Order: sequence, then structure tokens, then C-alpha cells
Amino acid sequence: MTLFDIHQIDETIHGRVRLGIMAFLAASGTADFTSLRKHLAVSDGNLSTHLKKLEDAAYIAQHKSFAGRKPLTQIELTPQGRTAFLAYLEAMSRLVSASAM
Amino acid sequence: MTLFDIHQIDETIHGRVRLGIMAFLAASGTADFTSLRKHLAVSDGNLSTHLKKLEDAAYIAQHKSFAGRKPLTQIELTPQGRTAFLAYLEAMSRLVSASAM
DNA sequence: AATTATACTTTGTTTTTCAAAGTTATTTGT
DNA sequence: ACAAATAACTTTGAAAAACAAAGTATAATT
Repeated sequence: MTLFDIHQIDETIHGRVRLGIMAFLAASGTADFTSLRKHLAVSDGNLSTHLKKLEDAAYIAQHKSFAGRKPLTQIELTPQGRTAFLAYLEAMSRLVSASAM
Repeated sequence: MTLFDIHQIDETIHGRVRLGIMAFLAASGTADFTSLRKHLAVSDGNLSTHLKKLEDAAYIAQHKSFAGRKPLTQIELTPQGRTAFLAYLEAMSRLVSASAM
């Protein structure tokens, strides 16, 4: 019986919204603030807070620019972010394997 | 590109400690309070709170008895709990598949 | 008999999540 | 042209969640 160790879980990624952000970015490479907010169906304040947390962990980078004269925030996974997300996925794979019922 | 929907995640299970409880119970059938606390390496107060939350959701049942005169709490997965955990695992499998990088 | 340990629950604090309100600039309607 | 509405965020405050310290009750140890 291979037991699953909860301490393998990276809490920075594990949160529902941040997990959605990471999965989206892993699939798409980059995203802008608005499409992320629409895709995840969260409030803008909430998204902003979670992005900041991921940025503080250096898992994403936010590039603020202007599209014409409107602010545009483009978000991308950093190499560390990709590595951490891979590790998270592996931990989840282990959970799934260990728990197959 | 199959995108992962964060609203599929059952927050009652997703929390790190509760996920550990569910995985342990899924593997072992039942457990007592003390072995769960040791395995998860959490404080007793913390464990008590999470168990109550899972009990409120009817995902586990707690049977309080005495071993000699010492209180003994035995915890088991309910059928609903097993079903919900299976659904959670499937959601996580989808995440892993969708995110394979 | 007094201290230490076991098995919890309750309470209070810290941390996290989330949305309402605020900011700044833009577009639309009249 | 001027007000009103929209866009793209950030900041702030409130609600919820997580956690550990303290409390309760009994048992074992010295």
C-alpha cells in the first residue's frame, strides 16, 4: 500500500483558482488578464490576488503594457513555474495511482 | 486542447489535510484518530476540525467508543464519501491528462 | 500523591479567499 | 462636447478557513 504524503503538495499551486491559472498557462503558454478571468469565472479582485501570489512565488511573470491605450497584462509561466507545476502533477498522479479503488 | 474546469473540484475534499484523510481511508477502510494524526502529522485540533467538516458533508462517519476506559474514535468512509472521492480522483486524472507537458 | 501522557474538543488567532469599492483611462450615446 | 457607461485592473475590508493553544477528562507512571 503506497501511501500518499500530503506534504508533497505545493500549496501555492493547490488552491482551486491558482490551479486553474497554472493549468491554463501550461496549456496555452500565455494568457491575458481578461481571458483568464472569463475562463475561470472569478471576480477580477480575486484573480488579481491569486496572480500576485503566483508572481511572488516566481511561478508566473506579469507583463504590463498597453494595447493602443488600454492596459494589457500578459501572463506567462516561468521556467520555475513549469517545473513546480510538473511536480504538482506528478504528486497528483501518485495520489490517483495510490488511491485506485 | 481539453481544458480543465476548476468548478469540477470538490472543495470539501480538495483541502490538503482532508485530501490526506480521504486517501488514507480509501486505502485502509477505517482508521482511528491517533493513527490519522500521526500519519498526517497535523495537530489534534486541526485534525478534529477537518474530520468534523467531512462528517458534516457525510463523507465520513465517526464512531466514538471506549477501549477499556480510553476514548476511541474510529473513522470510516461512507458510501457517499467513496463516491465523492472517486469523482475527485477522476477530476484530477483529467487535470493530469489535460496538462501533460 | 503528584506529574506526565492519552484522546480528544473548544476557543481564539492567523492566514486565506473573495468581492465591493476605488483608480485611471476609454468608448459610447446624445 | 459632456455625461454615462465600459474596460482593466488594484486596493481594501469582510467572511471563511486553517491552525494551534488551551481546556476537559481519564489513565498510566514515578
